[in-house]
Amino acid sequence: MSKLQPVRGTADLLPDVMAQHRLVIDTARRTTARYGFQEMATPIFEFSEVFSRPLGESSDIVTKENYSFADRGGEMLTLRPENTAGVVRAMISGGLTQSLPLKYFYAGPMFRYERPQKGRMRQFHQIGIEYLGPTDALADAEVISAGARLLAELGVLDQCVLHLNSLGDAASRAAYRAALVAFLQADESRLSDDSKRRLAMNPLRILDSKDPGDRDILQSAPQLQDYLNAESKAHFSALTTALDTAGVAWMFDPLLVRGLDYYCHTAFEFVTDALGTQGTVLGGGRYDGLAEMLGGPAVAGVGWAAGIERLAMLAGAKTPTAPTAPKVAVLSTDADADIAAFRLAEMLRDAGIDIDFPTTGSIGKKLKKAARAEIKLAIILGGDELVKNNVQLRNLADGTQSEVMMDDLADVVAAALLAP
RNA sequence: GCGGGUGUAGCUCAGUUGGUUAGAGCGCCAGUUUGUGGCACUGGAGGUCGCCGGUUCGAAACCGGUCACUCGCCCCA
Repeated sequence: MSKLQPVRGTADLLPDVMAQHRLVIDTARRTTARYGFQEMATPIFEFSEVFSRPLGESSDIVTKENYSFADRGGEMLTLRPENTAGVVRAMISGGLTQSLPLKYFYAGPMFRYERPQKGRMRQFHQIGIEYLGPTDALADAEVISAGARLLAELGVLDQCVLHLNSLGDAASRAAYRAALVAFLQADESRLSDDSKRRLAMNPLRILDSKDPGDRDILQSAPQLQDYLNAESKAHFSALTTALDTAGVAWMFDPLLVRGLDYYCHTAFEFVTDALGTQGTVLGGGRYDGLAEMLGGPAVAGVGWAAGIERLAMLAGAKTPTAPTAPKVAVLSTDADADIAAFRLAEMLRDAGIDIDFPTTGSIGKKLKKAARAEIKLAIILGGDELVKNNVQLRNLADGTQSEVMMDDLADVVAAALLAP
């Protein structure tokens, strides 16, 4: 902490960037509400076990990736690395399993203790939805459609490809996993060092290894879809039929996997190549096993999450952010008029008009700054105007100026703002 | 946790084989204009050259360490 700087992997959201985030969040709230998802929030930290229990063997995540600490009472807490576990925990602790199905939308900061890189901060922000209760493939279809609709609303859907895969149910996955491990063990010596480790820890992850040698071996590896039982095949085909009906374009991606045991059936990601290595813009899937792993009843669930920073980078480039700064400024010409100008600014704000009221500099400086801030109308008030009970109303776009009586001012300004 | 690249003014960057007061553009402040903006001109403020140590008569420059940023790997719930 030698210099005063933000904690590694965190960043300030100044108004320019904040406006982009607002756009993403507001669009997502509106779009998911069209599907009946309602906004809720969970705490940004939980007992560590909420996040560690569902993870099983993937020790890297717990020890390396979680932002965990002990509080003063000695409780181990973790800043939420994602929101699904928290939402499911809220469902269990709140007894909400009595009111299924639940459709939730959330937005907020998440934390992972990782080496920062493009689009991966230690504090980042996500939006997401969770659909709790239904096991039907049509629920998956609604969730995916809501994601596609959000991307379309943001104007970025055409830069994304929907990758879709089925992991099958627990029995199908166990059978495939055994077959894959057997196949890879035969060639273990040729695997990359990373994949040798994955073979013991999380073999499905080898499927999306970036190592060329691994990819070569995988050419003849057993295929996940060949191990799906009838029920799993039916779920997937019902989903793809629904997506086709809704006009949601998708691409079958047999290498798209989820390593954790509570995942099943649907896995999907909207991927772009416009953001470097971190190409997933919005991703999710079905997690029917999660609630039980957290110690609750067996409640199915399906959902997705999306990084606000990544969406803002994509959408911000093409969607001009709505300027929220005032378009009208009240400028006093000298100190004697300041208090009257302040009162005038308040009166106009009472009338519902956004007012900028600069307090420093000469009238020339105030006008200069107002012009630079893209103020449309300057209301100039000085000794002469106080005597005559009027103001100078100057249009900074065309340089025209007129006298307006104080009593008419609010109406005149409101009308002028409506003009183009 | 591992590897590559980069750290000079608020921002974008120059800075010669190591040489004395470290520069530019933009931005900021002020003046030309004591009640009227954009342009122009003039002036000004602002830098422990990321930090610590070493080599040297002399370091922004060379060496080591460290911190930060950045790109990638691991991981990605």
